Amino acid sequence: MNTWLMKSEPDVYSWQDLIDEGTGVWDGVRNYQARNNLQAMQVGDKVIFYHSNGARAAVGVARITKAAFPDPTFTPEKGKPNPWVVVELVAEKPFKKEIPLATIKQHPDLQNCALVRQSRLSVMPITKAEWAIFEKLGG
DNA sequence: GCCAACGTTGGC
DNA sequence: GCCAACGTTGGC
Repeated sequence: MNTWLMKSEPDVYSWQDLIDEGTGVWDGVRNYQARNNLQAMQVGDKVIFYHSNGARAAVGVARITKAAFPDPTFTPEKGKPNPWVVVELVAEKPFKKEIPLATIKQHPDLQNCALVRQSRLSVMPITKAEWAIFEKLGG
């Protein structure tokens, strides 16, 4: 089981949207590094759901229910393969306390976290040690 | 609204 | 293959 963190603009697709939908499809990723991370995900992997922009906080934990398959929202040019993929996931549990970005940035053991180091990446791996810290901070 | 970081594109 | 120009993301 691997652990990940995914970012979404809450105005576009929020934690609440995922809860309302039941099963969410994580589409629209157009960055190769993020795509590679999506492709590495397996059913049962855990994902921290993070709100970017105005909210800027980790809000809950989701679980992958379907591994990567081609992104239906992207139409490749004729004869070319579709390079982009999506995964499916469900909300598992909200954090009791949202974890603001400021808290994450200030935690000494999260300085190497991809969220801090590579702020533009939208899908990133999280180490087991980092995961445990998020769980603790989230209550 | 501004700006830094960084990915992509296109000219050479 | 290099690099300038440009676009996008996301924090502040």
